[in-house]
Amino acid sequence: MDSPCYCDLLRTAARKTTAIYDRHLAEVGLTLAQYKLLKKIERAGELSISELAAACDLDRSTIGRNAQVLEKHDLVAECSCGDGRRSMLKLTETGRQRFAAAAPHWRAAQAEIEAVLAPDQIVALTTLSDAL
Amino acid sequence: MDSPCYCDLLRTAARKTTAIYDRHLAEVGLTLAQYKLLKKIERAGELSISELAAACDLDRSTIGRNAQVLEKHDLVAECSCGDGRRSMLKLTETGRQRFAAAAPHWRAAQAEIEAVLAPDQIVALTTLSDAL
DNA sequence: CCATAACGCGGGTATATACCCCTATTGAAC
DNA sequence: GTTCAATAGGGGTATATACCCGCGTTATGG
Repeated sequence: MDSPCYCDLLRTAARKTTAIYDRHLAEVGLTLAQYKLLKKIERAGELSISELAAACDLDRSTIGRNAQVLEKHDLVAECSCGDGRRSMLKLTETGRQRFAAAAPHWRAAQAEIEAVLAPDQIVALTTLSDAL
Repeated sequence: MDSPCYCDLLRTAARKTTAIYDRHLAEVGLTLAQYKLLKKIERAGELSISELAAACDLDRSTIGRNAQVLEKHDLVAECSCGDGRRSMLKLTETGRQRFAAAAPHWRAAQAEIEAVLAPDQIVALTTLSDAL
């Protein structure tokens, strides 16, 4: 009757995992969430807040505030496009360098997870997001 | 070469799942995180901040602040024990009622997850926390 | 007993996240 | 063309989370 709270399991797993990635990425002064944003922007070249929010499946206001942190750290800059409502985000030179420097640390974190989880758990992880 | 970021998968899954539970629990004015704290306190009767933090595998300061929210909502009260350093947390009468009222909503959320995930994914979830 | 170590917790700071409402801008319909 | 709807974003508020530091309290050693 006491089935474990699935949400709690996921949240705990996410926190633990985030801590691992954050610990690796801290060596270049990034968090996993920041690394993810940089990756999305790097891939796209330029993205508006709303586009980035859609790409990350996060709330617009969340992205807006997270982007402010990246701007504060001089990793991302805003540039205007024709539309007066939107402002496009792109990496600064510092941002590009930081992102490049972060990549090996991210891969190390990935490897650490792969070392700990069984292959079928990895697969389950991948299919999990799709199901939700 | 582009293996998906396991951390991102987990974080996204956790966010989505939390939203589902929060939506159910919002009917009684609780979040999943708050429900979890109430459950732990209810099970134990009385718990100190540090004990609750250990039970939830969360930082002490996190629990301290989350407990303040619960106290603000009059769901939890502090009572002193012999030790002048510690103050024990226990449910108020309101807290007990709220927790009882929340239970069916939590179960509905659990059922919603079970309806969406395959049984082997449920199992994978359960073993995931242990592995991390 | 007293000095010191260990413990418990609050507060400061930072980040991540979401909801709401408001404003400005743009596009669309007539 | 002017009105009106849709879009983009900012700001307010709330919560969740973690790290560090300092202060008070208790326990421990001598």
